[in-house]
Amino acid sequence: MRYEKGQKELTRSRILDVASRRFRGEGVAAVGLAGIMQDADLTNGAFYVHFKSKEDLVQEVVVDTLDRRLQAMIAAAAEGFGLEHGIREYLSLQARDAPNEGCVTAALVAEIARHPKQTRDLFTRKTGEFLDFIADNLAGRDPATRRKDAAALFGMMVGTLQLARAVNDRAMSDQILEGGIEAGLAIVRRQQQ
Amino acid sequence: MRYEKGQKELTRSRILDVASRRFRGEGVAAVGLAGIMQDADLTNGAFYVHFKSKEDLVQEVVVDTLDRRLQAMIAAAAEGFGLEHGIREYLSLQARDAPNEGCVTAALVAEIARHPKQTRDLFTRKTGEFLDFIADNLAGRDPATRRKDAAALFGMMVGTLQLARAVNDRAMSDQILEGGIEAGLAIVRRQQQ
DNA sequence: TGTACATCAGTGAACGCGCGTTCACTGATGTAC
DNA sequence: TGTACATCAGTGAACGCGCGTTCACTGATGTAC
Repeated sequence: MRYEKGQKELTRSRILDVASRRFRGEGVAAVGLAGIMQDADLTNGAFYVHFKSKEDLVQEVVVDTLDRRLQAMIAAAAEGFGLEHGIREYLSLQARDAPNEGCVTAALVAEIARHPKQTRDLFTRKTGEFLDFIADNLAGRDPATRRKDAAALFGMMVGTLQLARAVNDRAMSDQILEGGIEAGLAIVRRQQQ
Repeated sequence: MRYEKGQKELTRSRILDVASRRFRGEGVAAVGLAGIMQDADLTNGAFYVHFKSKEDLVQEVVVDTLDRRLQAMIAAAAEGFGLEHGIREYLSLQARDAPNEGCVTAALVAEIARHPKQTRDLFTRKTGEFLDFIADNLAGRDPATRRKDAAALFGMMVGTLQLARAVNDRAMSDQILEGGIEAGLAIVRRQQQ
C-alpha cells in the first residue's frame, strides 16, 4: 500500500525513539535491529528504507538525542533554571534508575569511543556544544579556565552517574550521587567567587 | 598429553591476561571467546577447562584486574606517592591512549551496570575498596564527607578519562584531561585546608 | 626396574542461535490521460 | 469522470557469519603393582 504524506517521517522517528531508549538501556552492541523493528511494530526489511546501516542509526540516535537534550537545557536556562538545578536533576535518583530515558553520554560514551571515526566526529561536535553551554553558564575568569572547569564538571557528572548505576548497593549508590552533587555545586560556586 | 604441575595455573592466567586487555580495549560484548583463546594460543574447547562461562570469565577479570590495580595503589602510597600523583597518572596522555592497559572501571563501568547481579556484586565490593582507599588518603573532616568526596573524585576521573577517549579532537581531549586534573587537585587540596 | 593403566589439559569439529543485511514482492494511493 | 499505470513504505523469507557452548577424543606423564 501507499502511505499518506508524512507517514515515512513518523515511522522514522518512531524507530529512532525506540532505538535511542534501547541503546541507552542495554548498550548498542547488545541490541539487535530485529528487536528494535519489532518494538516499532515493523518487520526487519523496513529498516533499510530509513537507514543505511546499524552504524547510520547509531549516528542519527546520538545526534538526535543529544540535540534534544541540549535544546531542553537551553530552554531551562532561559526559564531561569541554572547549573545547580541541572546538576541536581542529572544526579537524581530518578535519572539513575531510568538509564533508558537518561543521558546518552553517560550510557554510551565508552562504547562510542570504539566506534568508527564518523560516529566519533559527530559525538565530538555535540560534546563540544555541551561544554560550551556549561562554560557559558559558569561565572568567572578566562574562557579557557571556564571550559576546563566545564569539562571536569561534565565528566564528573557522567562518571558518578555511571558508578551509581553500576554499584549494587543502594546506600553506597546514594552516597556516590550525593558526593557528585556536592562536588558539582562546589565547582559552580568556586567560579562565582 | 599430560602437563607439568603448575601448567594449568599458567594457562589460566594467560587467558585472564588476554581477556582483560581485550575487554578493556574493545568492550565485553564485542570480544568473542574464540578470539581470546586464539590470542592465548589455545583452541576453543580449552576455555571450559578453566572457566564455567563467559560471564564467569568477566567476573574473574573484573576482580583480578581491579585487585592488581588496588594493590599497586597501596604500594605506591607506601612509597610516598600521594593522590596528586595518582590523579596525574590516571589522567595522563598515556593512560588515555592505551585503554587496554588502563582502568577496568573507566573501560567497562557502563557495561557492568547491565551485567547479572553476581557480577555487579563483585564490582560493587571492589569499588567500595577503591573508595575506602581514596577516602583514607583524603585529609579533613568526618569520614562520611571524605567518602563522598572520594566518590566524586573517582567518578570525575572515570568520566573525564572516558570523555577524553571518545572525543576525536586532540586539543579538546587534552583540555578535558587538564580540566580533570585541576579539578581533582582542587578536591584533594580543599580537604587539606 | 618394567609394564599396564588412570589422569586430565588441551584439541577441533559440531550444535543451535541470533546477528546485520539483501531482495523479490505487495498493494493502497497519487498521477496522467 | 473513469481507467491504466507508477510509486514506494513496508513485508517476510533467506543469506552467510560468528557467537557461546558441548563433547568425543588425544596422548604425555604420574601412579600402582
